[in-house]
Amino acid sequence: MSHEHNDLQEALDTLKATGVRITPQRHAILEYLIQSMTHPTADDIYKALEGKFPNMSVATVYNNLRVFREVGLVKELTYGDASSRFDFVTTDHYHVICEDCGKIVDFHYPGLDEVEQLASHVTGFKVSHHRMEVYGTCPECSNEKEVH
Amino acid sequence: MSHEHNDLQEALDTLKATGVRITPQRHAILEYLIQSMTHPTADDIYKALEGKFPNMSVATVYNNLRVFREVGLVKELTYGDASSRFDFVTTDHYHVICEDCGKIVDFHYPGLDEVEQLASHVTGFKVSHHRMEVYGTCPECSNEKEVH
DNA sequence: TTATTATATTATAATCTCTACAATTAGTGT
DNA sequence: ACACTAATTGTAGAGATTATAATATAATAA
Repeated sequence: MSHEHNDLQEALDTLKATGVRITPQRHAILEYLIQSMTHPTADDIYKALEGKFPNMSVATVYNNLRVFREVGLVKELTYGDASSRFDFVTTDHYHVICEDCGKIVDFHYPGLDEVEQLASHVTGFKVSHHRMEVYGTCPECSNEKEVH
Repeated sequence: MSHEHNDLQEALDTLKATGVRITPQRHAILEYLIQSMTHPTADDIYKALEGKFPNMSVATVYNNLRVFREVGLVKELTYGDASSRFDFVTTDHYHVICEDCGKIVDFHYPGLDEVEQLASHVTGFKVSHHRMEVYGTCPECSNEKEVH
């Protein structure tokens, strides 16, 4: 059984267990998110599924991405004023973002529990989670720059 | 000489050195950012300076926050679809954000150079910087919850 | 100090992302 | 297949930010 199929099945099980109905649109959005390596925006997804669902509304995409986020299936990544990007949650990982072309690449790093503890201790907050991203220039864009 | 005055003078020097004109509006926005402990939104700043500059345009606030960001004087903090918040850059620090009331509190932590190095090594990116935030519930909101 | 010139400000319209709403359609358990 | 409830659709609208063009002003040099 392929990785994608596996992930999709688990995701559908999660939805069923949470009492969220499985519609063709939801199925397709999940499928697209799982096979996508590009951390798509809501609009990317909308456009990608236009062929299969000519009558689908953007609202449906947004609604379902919110549902998936609430159930913990996807993470919403927000960068500046541009559109949010959505990431199917498999294992915990962080992102490196190219400041020239916007490409997002995953990398793994042992959880920063220490930071959360320190923050909690210093500020008195009850900490729930954290977010971290690294910014820089991807190899391709670095080459571009050297050539010109 | 007070801390605030010091910071302001340095900021003005930076602008002069970069060839950015020092207008009354810019002066006021910087001043407000420096004395503010609240990480204001563009609109907060606009409203706060309404008294002093009845004719100032929102566009001016946005334009100048962008200029300040480009020069490295302020950092833009973005959270999903809500307004960006702006933070005068003094020393390096991170933020803890209350998920209930939105309050932002600073805390210090030794730079996560190690993460940047790992990310660079794994992905081949030239890393320029990173961003991290911790999320949770502030003491006040925690109390609120217990009472009810 | 004044004249010059590029830059900044203003006011407004427009754009872009996302959400609210009401009517219609369609899953799901019996 | 039925009934019940939730999901989808289409559209209008909110909120944040930016584009544009006309006007005003800071900085520089004469």
